[in-house]
Amino acid sequence: MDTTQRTDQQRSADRRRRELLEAADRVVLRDGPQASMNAIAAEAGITKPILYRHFGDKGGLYAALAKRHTDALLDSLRAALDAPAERRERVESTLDTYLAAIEARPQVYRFLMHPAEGSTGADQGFDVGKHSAPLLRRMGEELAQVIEDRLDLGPGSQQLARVWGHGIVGMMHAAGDWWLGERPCSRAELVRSLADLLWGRLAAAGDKIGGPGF
Amino acid sequence: MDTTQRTDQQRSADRRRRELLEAADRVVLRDGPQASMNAIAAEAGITKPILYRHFGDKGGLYAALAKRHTDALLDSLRAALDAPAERRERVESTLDTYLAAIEARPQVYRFLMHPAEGSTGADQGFDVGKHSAPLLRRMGEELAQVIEDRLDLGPGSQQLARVWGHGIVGMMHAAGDWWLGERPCSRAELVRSLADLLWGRLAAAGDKIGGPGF
DNA sequence: ACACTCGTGTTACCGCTAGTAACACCAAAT
DNA sequence: ATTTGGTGTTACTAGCGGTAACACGAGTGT
Repeated sequence: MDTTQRTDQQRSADRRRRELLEAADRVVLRDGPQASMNAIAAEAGITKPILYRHFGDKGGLYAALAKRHTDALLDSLRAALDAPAERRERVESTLDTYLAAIEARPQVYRFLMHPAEGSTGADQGFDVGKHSAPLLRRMGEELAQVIEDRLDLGPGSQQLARVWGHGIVGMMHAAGDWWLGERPCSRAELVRSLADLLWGRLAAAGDKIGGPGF
Repeated sequence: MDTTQRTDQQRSADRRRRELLEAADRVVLRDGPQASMNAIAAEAGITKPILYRHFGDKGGLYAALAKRHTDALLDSLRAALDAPAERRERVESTLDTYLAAIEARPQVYRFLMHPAEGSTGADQGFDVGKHSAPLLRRMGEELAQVIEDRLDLGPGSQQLARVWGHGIVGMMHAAGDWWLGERPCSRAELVRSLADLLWGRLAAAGDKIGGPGF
């Protein structure tokens, strides 16, 4: 007597939830990441408390919204990484999949990675996009300059140096961030591992027996 | 008649500015990055409008605060990168300098990179630390698993795989972010450059004539 | 037919924030 | 003595996230 009842209700609730998420998606993509709950509710044609009943708080809505996009992205990355091909080809294909995704939907990307940027109104809370990004950019540009000045990279060296500068800085940043949170090893070990990566140990590594190798 | 006058005033204003920045530093390091202007003013022993007279708005204060730390960090990085030593040694030394800095003052690091995290109160504006970081972490962990499963890395392979997973994801992320903003080349070129970096072209590159080489 | 619950929706509010206008004081210059 | 300019305050606005309290409408047990 309650199973059909419950499923009915749950179905309806799920449909509502999806509708709300789609409305939120539209608003976030239009107004930028600091879209207000009021605006999202208005876009969905309802009022605030309903949003809160469905998602708890703003973080819950954000998480639900982010989960859809990240899940989709991760699925396509996994597919590229698992395709039957040689190692370097798969690495390139995976990089390309990621870059194609952020190229195709830059607003989604900015929403996921650089929350506070878009709109004109009073930004509350400190920004990341406006200040941490500049630090990474500066480091990337400076490293690019050093690479270009001192390394002989043949033709196209300037562009290559810039890509490498930003790439290496990003590697350092992400690895450092992860390491700082989990402390999985000593700093010296981390440094050695990263330098090994830059020194080509990835290319030199042999395949594990039984697998096609990364 | 006005030069000494002006310099006096300017000196006084600069001193005040430094005092305010130090107070802001204390509050931000204690309360996390969403420290309120009220709290900062209270810590400095004055009231809000004075802060606004000195820094314009919250972004201005944040920028001034961030500039001090980023300048100091960049200086030490430049020093490590310019030290007289062999290339790999300098790379390791620079990585170590960065990691030592974020290790020594993790609150500063979190302030610069992950603005919204700390406190208990109502977070306004969407977070980055709570959602974008999880995406990067997930990607890093998944890649680490793939690397560990399929590559033969010898002893310590698990740790090495995790470092590489997060490092490579960070490289991809930062390079993609920069590329998306500046569009300095085609996507295919970017992919090829990054793959070349991972394939050891950094280690294989010759020094430029006349320099000690990166 | 009546009350009783329960999900869905609303209005009206709280406490907080960033940011500002208007006023008060005090020192130096005229 | 008076006018200027900088320093400081109180008191306010507008908007945010979040919530309590109330209102309606459908199904149910008696």
